[in-house]
Amino acid sequence: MLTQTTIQNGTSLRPARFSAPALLLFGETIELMGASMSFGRNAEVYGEDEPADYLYKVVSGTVRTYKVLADGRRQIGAFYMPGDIFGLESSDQHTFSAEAVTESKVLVIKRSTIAALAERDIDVARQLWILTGRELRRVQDHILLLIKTAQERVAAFLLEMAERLPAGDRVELPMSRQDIADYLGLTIETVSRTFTHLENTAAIGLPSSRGIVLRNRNALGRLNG
Amino acid sequence: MLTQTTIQNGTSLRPARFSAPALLLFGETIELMGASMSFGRNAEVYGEDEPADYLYKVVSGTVRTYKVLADGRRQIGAFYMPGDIFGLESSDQHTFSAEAVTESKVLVIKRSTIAALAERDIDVARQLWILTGRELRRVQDHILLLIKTAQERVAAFLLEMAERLPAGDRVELPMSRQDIADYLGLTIETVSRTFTHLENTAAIGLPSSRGIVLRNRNALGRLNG
DNA sequence: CGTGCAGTTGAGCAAATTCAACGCTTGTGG
DNA sequence: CCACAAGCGTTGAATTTGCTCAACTGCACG
Repeated sequence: MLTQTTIQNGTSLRPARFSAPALLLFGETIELMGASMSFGRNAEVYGEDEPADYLYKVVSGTVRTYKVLADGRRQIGAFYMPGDIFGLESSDQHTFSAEAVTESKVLVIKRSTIAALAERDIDVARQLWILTGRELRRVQDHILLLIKTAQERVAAFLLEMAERLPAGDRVELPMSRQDIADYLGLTIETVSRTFTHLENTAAIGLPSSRGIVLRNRNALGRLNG
Repeated sequence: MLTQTTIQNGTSLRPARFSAPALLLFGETIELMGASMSFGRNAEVYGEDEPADYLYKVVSGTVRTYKVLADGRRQIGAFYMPGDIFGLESSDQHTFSAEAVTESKVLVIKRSTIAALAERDIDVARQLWILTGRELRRVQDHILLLIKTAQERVAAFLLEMAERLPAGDRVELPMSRQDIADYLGLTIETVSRTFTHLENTAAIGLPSSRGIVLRNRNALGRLNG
């Protein structure tokens, strides 16, 4: 069903940011009991308003959650990368939809299984809570992003990605300009222009459209405000 | 320390929105064991980066949480009104500061007390989780707000307030234009102009600057997108 | 070789911000 | 009681930022 090696890779890819200790127990559970599923580019993992019966952990690839407003505008709530857990939205209905950005492998575990565990094991309950709390903080940070200028948003986005994707100063973005725009609340044109502007001011390099080199993190950080 | 009547009023003021059942147990706890505190206009309840040792429940008045960016911009994360619980940010440090918008009375309970309860009572643990999940959804909705146009944000704000503050179509806003602007990611001028525009198009009435009459909820809802 | 998709670039435009002035209310001190 | 300052809100004019619309490039794929 799932090779232990793959999973080990998946988890070991995610360092820092979420200091792991509190998660070990939970992570183990999902890895021992979870089923592995693969999703192709743009495949739907779940739709909003579907019952939230499962929890997910990204093994490889990238998943985006999003919501489409009545008039067609799309807001991306988050990108989930190897090691990240998604799908907990507390209520029994999802509020966002989830899709694979790239070919992705995901571990899936029934929520009821976790719930049953939590019933007996207070640590599992606590971890569910902690995970939700992390998600809360992430969304709060996202709000702070959305009130900034285009430059600041893009700079913050690049720094976030550089932090989450391993490998030094060369970042290979898994998502399109449209995805970035919908995450940052901008248009693709503005994102594109900002990228070129950052390149012109020597803050970044753009060897390819998805490949970004962080030349001057300080400059980016300054932009970040 | 606190009159039972006051508390009863406080809670009974909050209807709908958060359908209460799951909260009863927890709510009782905070009301039985919590200490009552009063805060004057603009008084600080807690500062960001302070240890998050307490949970709070608004009895009367309004509390805002906010964060000030390096360059002085302020983002208001939420307004908490009678019946609302705030202060749970999962981690042991607050990420936002909290201040009383108006003269406010708040019940305070030590987090460790709750934690101890949760240790023995799975229902308390579950409620902590549910509360955090609600907060998460609220913040997600806030994100959807921030990508809309000024008109849509203001319309959504008014509808939200009308829903939360009891009393039919006449809403008495507890907060200043600056607070509204910082909540919606706009300037006070834009908020003010949008208010007058909504008045001119007969969607609302403005008998006083803080007193709003919802004349046409449908129009506001349509703006909301 | 043509078609389609992703990304870039330019020109004009619209929305919201900035800067500035002004009115109204409230509170304070002469 | 009046004068005046301070805070809050509104309004106007100029400016800026990011968006819309449109054209064009490079690249992958049939």
